[in-house]
Amino acid sequence: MAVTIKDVAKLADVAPSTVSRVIANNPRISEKTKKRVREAMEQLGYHPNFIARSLANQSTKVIGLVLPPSSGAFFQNPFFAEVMHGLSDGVHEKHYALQMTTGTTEEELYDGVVQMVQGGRVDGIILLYSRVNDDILSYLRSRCFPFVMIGKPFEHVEKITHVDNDNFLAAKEATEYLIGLGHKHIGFIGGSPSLTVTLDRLQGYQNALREENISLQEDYIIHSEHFLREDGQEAVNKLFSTSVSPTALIVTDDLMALGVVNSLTEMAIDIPNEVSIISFNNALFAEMSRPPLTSININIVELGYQAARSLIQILENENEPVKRIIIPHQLVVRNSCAIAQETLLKDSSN
Amino acid sequence: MAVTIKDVAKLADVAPSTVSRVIANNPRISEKTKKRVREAMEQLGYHPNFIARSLANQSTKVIGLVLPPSSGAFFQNPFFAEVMHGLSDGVHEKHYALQMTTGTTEEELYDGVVQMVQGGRVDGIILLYSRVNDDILSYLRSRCFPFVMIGKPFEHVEKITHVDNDNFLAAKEATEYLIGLGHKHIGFIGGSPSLTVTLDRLQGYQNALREENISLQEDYIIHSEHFLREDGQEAVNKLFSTSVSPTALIVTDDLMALGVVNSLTEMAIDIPNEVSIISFNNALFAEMSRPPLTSININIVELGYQAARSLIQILENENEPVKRIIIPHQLVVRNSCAIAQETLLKDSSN
DNA sequence: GTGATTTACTTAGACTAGTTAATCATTACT
DNA sequence: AGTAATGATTAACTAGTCTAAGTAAATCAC
Repeated sequence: MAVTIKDVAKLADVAPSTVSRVIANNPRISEKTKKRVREAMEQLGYHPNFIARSLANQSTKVIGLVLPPSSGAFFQNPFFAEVMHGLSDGVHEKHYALQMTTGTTEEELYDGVVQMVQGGRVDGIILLYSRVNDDILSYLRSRCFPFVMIGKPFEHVEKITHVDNDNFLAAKEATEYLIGLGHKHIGFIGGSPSLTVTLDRLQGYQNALREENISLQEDYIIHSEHFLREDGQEAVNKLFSTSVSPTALIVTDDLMALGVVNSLTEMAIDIPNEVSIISFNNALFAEMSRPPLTSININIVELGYQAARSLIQILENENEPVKRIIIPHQLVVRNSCAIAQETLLKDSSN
Repeated sequence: MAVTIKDVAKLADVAPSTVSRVIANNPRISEKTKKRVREAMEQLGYHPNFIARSLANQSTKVIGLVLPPSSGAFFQNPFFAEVMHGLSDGVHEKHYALQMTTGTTEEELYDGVVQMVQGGRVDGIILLYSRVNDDILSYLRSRCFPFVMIGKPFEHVEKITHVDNDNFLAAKEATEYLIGLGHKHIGFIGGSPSLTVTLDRLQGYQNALREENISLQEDYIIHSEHFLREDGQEAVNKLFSTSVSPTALIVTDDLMALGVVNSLTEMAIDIPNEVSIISFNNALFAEMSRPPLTSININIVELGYQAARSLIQILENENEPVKRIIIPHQLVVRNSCAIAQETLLKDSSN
């Protein structure tokens, strides 16, 4: 068995509780005793047992991570690596650890969270997604368990601390950008409509169209379950079998956009001359795609970093107010968007 | 405070120890009592406290992850997401959790591991890298703490359970492939020479050249610290300032290869006609690069999965023998390699 | 100079929430 | 009645924290 506080106490000839106080650097212990105890700790190579400490303190210094339901797909998206980067930085700064549980089914996932929470494994939780009617969210709220969410809560926005982008605005700007290029037939390819990101971006898109008096067409809106390349391909098949094909597309994820580009290229549809594409996340391969994708950088690393920080603030201060942190986004213009052909034709006829 | 075992005991009118036995499904408790206790548990919404359990059992059901020293760069490489995917699957199967600590400096990292180990936070550790003279490795070995390594240990290969590819063979095959295309001037761009992956692949490369009686040129070998795109660009600058530029390159990571492709394209050097490139890992963007990269798929997800499984085996069976698990690799041919021009010239002169 | 009070440390022991070896109380069967 | 089998309990143990209490020294009053 490892060295315990009692061994140290014996060697330093003090009570275990004194050793505990020395560890906590309690001012009520004299410097002389502290020194003696520290020497004993050094000599024995003592390291406090975190588990025992957690039990006594009712605090583990561990933060739990809840991945979205279909985590298999989630791992494949660069979003995962980037949030993890930010989370890791934020958590590490304050000497917390990160813990992950995944589940294959919804139920497993839920049970995993209950285990984490009721089992006292973690002090707080970060939800890496936001969707409608989420049981896990309801559970955390009902238990008043500290958590923060990455994304905008579907309900109770003002009661849940969350870190998000202004996805409505981002999508609106993207759409306006396309409209500015003369596009009137703009399609929207989004992820699952149960995710709030998707809904926000969809609304931003619709709002921009409405403001410019462009009629909304139901069949220009496609939703795919995951954010994968295959989803993009599938979406294209649906979109380009409509009567009037769109001349521009908003795709809510680079990975999906990649699939879209692939499919269009196979169909010998030229990007950007026949179809313009604008996507979200600005992952590395937005730059690498042929053509390079115009994409909206949502600063994913920062999203993670701020989420970690705000959760820790909640944990360390009972009365921390509910916060909403909006991470800025930027449109990164590359070569996947061009002036609409109709506009060109019109102009040249003048 | 949450519901404890005592509350359940009181309600079911038994001793706390009986409840504990019911949880463990001990056969010495009658079915009648078990049922009564389970009902009480249900009624109170009882969930055992994992921390208290961990303390009593001296086991946490948590596996620690040690990222390589410069984790900032590591997060950016798709390797990270893929191993995590595999690890997560493997760990989840056996109801373990994953815990991560990172450090900014070497010392912080080391301290983090000591905390994990001596603090009893984790039952075992997975090292996501392998390098020469690693203090963390020595520490784990000296404490006889259960761990497995992803990659080949630099020393004591037969004493450390590890999951790896046959990197020597993979690099050798890659080199032979290039030689088969008529290349005689083949450069090697690798990551840090303190990593065993790099060393193994370098040896495979050198071995192939030697067997074909092609002289080894020191200045055809470049090492970069991280596996990043910038590193690839830097490497190209060095390589193509030599007297005779190579006509083919082995690059030990897709991300670096990407940088190489970028630089060469900027220098108006044609790939594959002027320079052939073969890279490792077969990340998504190997496929997306212009031209698509011929790459060696090392099955990273499987690497993680097997590492998780073998660690858990060690944890659950004291006498589990040391294992070496080799994950197969495949050469994925795309369009970044062509027949050497010298060969073409020779052929046409016939 | 002596007793009272204050101050500065230190400690015993209860507590965190479980597990488990050893023990005890029943009942059942020779 | 004696013994074995079964089922449940007592109490010690995991490694810490922390409150309340204790002690010794220092300060103060007279």
